[in-house]
Amino acid sequence: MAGVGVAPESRQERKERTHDAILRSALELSGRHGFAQLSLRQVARHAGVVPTAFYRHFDSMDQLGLALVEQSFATLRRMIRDAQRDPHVFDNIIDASAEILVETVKQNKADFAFVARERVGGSPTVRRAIRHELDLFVSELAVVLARLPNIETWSSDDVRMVARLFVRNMVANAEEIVEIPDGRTDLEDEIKDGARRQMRLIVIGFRDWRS
Amino acid sequence: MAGVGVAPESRQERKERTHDAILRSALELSGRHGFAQLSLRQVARHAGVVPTAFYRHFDSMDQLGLALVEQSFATLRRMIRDAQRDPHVFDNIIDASAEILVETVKQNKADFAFVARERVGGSPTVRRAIRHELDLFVSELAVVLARLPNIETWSSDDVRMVARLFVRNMVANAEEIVEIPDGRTDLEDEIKDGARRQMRLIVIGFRDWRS
DNA sequence: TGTACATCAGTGAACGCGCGTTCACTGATGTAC
DNA sequence: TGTACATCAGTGAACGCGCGTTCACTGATGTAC
Repeated sequence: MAGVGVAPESRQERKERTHDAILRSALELSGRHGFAQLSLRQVARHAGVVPTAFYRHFDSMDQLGLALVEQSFATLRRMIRDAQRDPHVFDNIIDASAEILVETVKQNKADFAFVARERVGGSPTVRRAIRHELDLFVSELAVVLARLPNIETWSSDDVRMVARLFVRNMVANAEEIVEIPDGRTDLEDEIKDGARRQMRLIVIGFRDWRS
Repeated sequence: MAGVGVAPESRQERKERTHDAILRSALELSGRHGFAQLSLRQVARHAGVVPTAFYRHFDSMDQLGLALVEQSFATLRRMIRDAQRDPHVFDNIIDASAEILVETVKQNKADFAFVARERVGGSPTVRRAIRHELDLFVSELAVVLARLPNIETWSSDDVRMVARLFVRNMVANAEEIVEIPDGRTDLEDEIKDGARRQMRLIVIGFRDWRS
């Protein structure tokens, strides 16, 4: 049997595998006590590599943090993109949004936990990167909102204000979903319902808004 | 001159002075990189005391963290109490609330920064204490809201939902005020105005809300 | 008021530990001929 | 295909450092008589 089924592995493939292992280890371990409390040695150990090998992949823990920010927001953007393709979204944008939010966060808890935590608790570098990404999100949502019936006539300042309100509230809801122990679908439904009602309340205000 | 103007100091007074110095040091230092990254030795050094003396006042950094949670929320409650006494509040509850929020946060940046950061980034113990305090806040606000004209008829679930929406948004605004560099009153006014408009938008929804 | 003893906030030396980073290295993979 | 050399991801020993915690201590304050 010797040699049967042995996958050949190029140097580059091996390097990528370690690189991924470091990213995955950092994401998993940061869920326990926060990325800022995580040591280079802990990450290396969990990735199955000696501490010094870490430097072949990242200059510092801060650089690793930035890579995780990028990865987590890629997940978030995929969520938004998929949501826009979902046919249910046209039927009832609010119910569908709440549903998608809860499902996506559930399936990518580690990513969302990382963003929620390091947004305020991380190193200045990581924190700034997350704020920047969230600002981009607000801008993108503002563009979408600006086309809605009641909102067409609003000032761009007002549109941005309401986009910020939505994004903030979604971040807060995501934080809560992340904290839910596995299997407590009752709590998930509660948050989903809360998110739905909060969105509806805000949307009701659209019709009669005057700046 | 010997002996002139020398304040006599009892053992208890001295102990209290050190106790306060430890609390103040921890609050100030946690503003730089977060309480969770703060070491017992750093706090002791800044308080002008040897590391072992720390144990005369707190069992662990976690206990010190809980003391800071308590202190910070005492500040927050004082803010609410003062706000309710302010005559302007009756004229225009929203404008007054926004004004009071910005002013109080400005004057107690360290406390608010601590709560904002450790709410998600702190040790499980500290995090749980902060969540609990914020939940109490939501409950208190719900009682106040339940008496407002349009809201009297709402289900208690709906009242709690909107209270949560307000508190979350205020926390998010407080986080942003904390980040403002000193002297940038233009940014303060921006946030104040944003907070005002967000509250107004939500309030508009009250009239036509149906659960 | 004076004396003798108790209390206890703060001291200082010592400990073992995990940390980030340096350095010279190894040995499998890749390349040139 | 075979050989000789280059590359480079990962190794392992070593370093100095700050950490939390222990322990026996000191000396000013407090108390009993």
